[in-house]
Amino acid sequence: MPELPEIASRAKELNKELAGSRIESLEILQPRCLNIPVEKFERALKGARIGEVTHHGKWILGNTDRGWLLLNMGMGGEVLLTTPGSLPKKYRALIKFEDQRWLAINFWWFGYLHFAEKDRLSEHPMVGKLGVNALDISKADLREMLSGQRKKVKSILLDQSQLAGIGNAYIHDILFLAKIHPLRVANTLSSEELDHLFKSIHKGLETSLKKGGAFYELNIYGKPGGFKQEDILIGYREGKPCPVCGTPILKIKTGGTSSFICPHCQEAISHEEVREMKIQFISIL
DNA sequence: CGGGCTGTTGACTC
DNA sequence: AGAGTCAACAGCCC
Repeated sequence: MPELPEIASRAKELNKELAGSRIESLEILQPRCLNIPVEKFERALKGARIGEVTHHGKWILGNTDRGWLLLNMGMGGEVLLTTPGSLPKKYRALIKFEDQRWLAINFWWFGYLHFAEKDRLSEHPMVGKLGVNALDISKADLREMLSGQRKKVKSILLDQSQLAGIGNAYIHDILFLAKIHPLRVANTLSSEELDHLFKSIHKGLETSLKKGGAFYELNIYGKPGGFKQEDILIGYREGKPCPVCGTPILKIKTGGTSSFICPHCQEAISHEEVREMKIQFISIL
């Protein structure tokens, strides 16, 4: 699950290794992952020199003197810094650098390798619409974002156009840390809950970011991230006891995705809403 | 062996 | 408007 901790780690590694390097040629084995025809893509980036590699949400942004190289890892995959003699078994694209280092890119299901013109990044249909990075949003802006919407809190936090970088893996622990149920209506969150959520976003993402991302993704040198299975609090731990209260963790359906929650620590509706429902019920009588 | 599950994203429907 | 479904293309688990 390449989400912010993994993507930010990859961007940092790539920047360290490739800033200043020149692309000699490209080999695209899966043209469907591109946003433009292969020939055009190769022509655009052949000979380009990498400036800085950064990230925005789940997108890796390679700034070159010829335009932007944009990479989205989809549901997972590898970006490996290899040599012609040590290629992985499987890859969808190769970016070959002048110094005989090859970047081998693989998505295990789907992913994007896009190009954007130098001054046209904001016009890219996906990158251009991204919201602020999840670790960069201010407490006031997060508060405003959530208090203005009647959508479920989980769907807002996962909406990349509002907040970039959180995905369906880290969301479980973030909401658990905040003691907020994923299906809570955003504008019913109390001031305390919003504060708690702000802190929990940082805690949930930074714990993994500091360790170079999750164990199920490899860094560019082929080594797994240091955020281990046992570092996950409740995500993917159905039936196991909640680390706070011991209640068995529940796996529930939340729209198209699953969520893991502690049914005791994360209540589906707020006390406020329960009170309002009671008042309404009594008034009907 | 077949079906259901899984980290993303956006287009489409009601 | 918001929520659900599906489809891009693999691999694992039961």
